[in-house]
Amino acid sequence: MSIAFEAPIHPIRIIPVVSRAEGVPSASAVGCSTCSSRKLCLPGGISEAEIELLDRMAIARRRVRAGETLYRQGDRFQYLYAVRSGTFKSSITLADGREQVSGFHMAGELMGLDGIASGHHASCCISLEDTEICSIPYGPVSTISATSAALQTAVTRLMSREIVREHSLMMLLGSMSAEERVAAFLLNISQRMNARGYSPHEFHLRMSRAEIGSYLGMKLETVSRTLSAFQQQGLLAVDRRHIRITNFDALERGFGSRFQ
Amino acid sequence: MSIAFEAPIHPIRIIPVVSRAEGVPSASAVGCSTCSSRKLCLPGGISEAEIELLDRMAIARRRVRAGETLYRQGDRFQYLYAVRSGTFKSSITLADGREQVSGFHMAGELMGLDGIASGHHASCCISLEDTEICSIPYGPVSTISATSAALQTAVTRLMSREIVREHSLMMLLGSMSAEERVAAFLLNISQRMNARGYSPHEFHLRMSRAEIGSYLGMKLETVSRTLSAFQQQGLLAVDRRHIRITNFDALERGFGSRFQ
DNA sequence: CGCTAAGTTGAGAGATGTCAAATATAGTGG
DNA sequence: CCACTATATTTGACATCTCTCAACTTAGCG
Repeated sequence: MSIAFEAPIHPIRIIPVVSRAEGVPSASAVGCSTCSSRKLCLPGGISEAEIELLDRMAIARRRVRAGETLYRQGDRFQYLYAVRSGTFKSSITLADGREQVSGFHMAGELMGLDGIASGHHASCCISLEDTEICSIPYGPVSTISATSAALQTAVTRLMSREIVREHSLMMLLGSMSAEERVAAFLLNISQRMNARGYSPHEFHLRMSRAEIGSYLGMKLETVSRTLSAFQQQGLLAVDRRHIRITNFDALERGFGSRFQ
Repeated sequence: MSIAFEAPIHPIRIIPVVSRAEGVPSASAVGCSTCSSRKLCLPGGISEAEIELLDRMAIARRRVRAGETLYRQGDRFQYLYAVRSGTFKSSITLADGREQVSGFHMAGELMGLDGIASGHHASCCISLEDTEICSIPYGPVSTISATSAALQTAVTRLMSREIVREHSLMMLLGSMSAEERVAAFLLNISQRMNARGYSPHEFHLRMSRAEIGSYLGMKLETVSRTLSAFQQQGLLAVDRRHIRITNFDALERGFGSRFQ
């Protein structure tokens, strides 16, 4: 890893990064056992009894405002973060300033796993709207999971899932056309909205065309053109960031069942 | 993940896949404590005392012939595999048959981590030459790491490192030009050869142009052209798969310090 | 009501892909 | 040992896709 940690950060968001969001508990402690994202999050697949182990850790819930930075590339790794509500993006910046979005994160998803390897975060994480997160101190997680097989399994499985997710993205970036990428992206968002109880047919994107493009390895103009083309083909109704999938089957048949 | 597990596999290698290499111990049990790849592999950073825990597991060493398949996409996940000698490639295949190489693996590197999430391998792994591997039964690993914090840390760290590695590859696929990709690839191989005690300036590639191209998200012709261009610029001496880096600094200055 | 940023659209440029041919290499069988 | 075949690699010419640059529209905000 010779990606420079001191690389200049070029936030795409308008909102100026006023203050770094510290991982320090500043809000009330929370109970995983009563959390609505429980099934999607770290406690997924863990028994009620074992979830109490998590409840006893100093997991803090905190609001993060739109555009705020949760952690930067190179920051010391201390916390894992779980999204309670809202959307985040994580990105990597090269020495020359080029930035690439490496993921978007929704409720229940864990962020910061890439920091475990070296003790420093390998990516940067910024909220795309007003959000709520849980800061999970990693020290206790690794200590407790030494005695709780279930918790250990949960962490390991989440990491493995992250590896698989990145495989899919590599596939997308390495061998798919612009149309396929955009379709795969929309179907992926749709599926994740669905998993969270929202409509899979109609949703509001939290990210700009530039951020989508960065994630998909293409320019914002190409994203825009592709969305317009899909609309003309009757697959979508696009109104700025509001997307309605009008022909789900066609979108899937044409480009789907290939990613995630 | 709707990547079809039953997808037809299109091996690039000449050598017909005679028999599936089973993860079952068929060779002598090995001691991690005496292994020369120890520092790079799973035991890395673990104390001598703890390595004995690994030695007590039924880790089997076995030869794998060139072109043999270690596991396929969709196979049940039972073993992690460590490369003892030689080179492997792993790849993902889409429903329509498109294949993308997702990694090359050298001595000491762990393969199969993507199978933990679902209990089935999410990629396919094939040896590029006659090799030796260690099959590490995953059940015991997870059992023992419930009591050994050091082993648990080692596994977790290796997984996190894999996530970071894939981040780099995403960056490469998403925002780098063909020349940058090839340079980054060569520098990465060079660095890994160096870490294994080989010359970082001169090495033999075990993979075809097509496999390199698949890994880097470009066509084999483009790989070939790029190598020729580098040779003309005096950066490399290329003789088929034998590479000599004649101007390391220029290669790094021009394209390096950007990847891994 | 003007300002700013996001998004759309068009025209032309450039990078990489496609197709095809030539060369080189390794393995095979006579 | 040698011709033969299959494969890998290189190189050229051309096509195509995505990018670049630019103008314009729309929405949100003070």
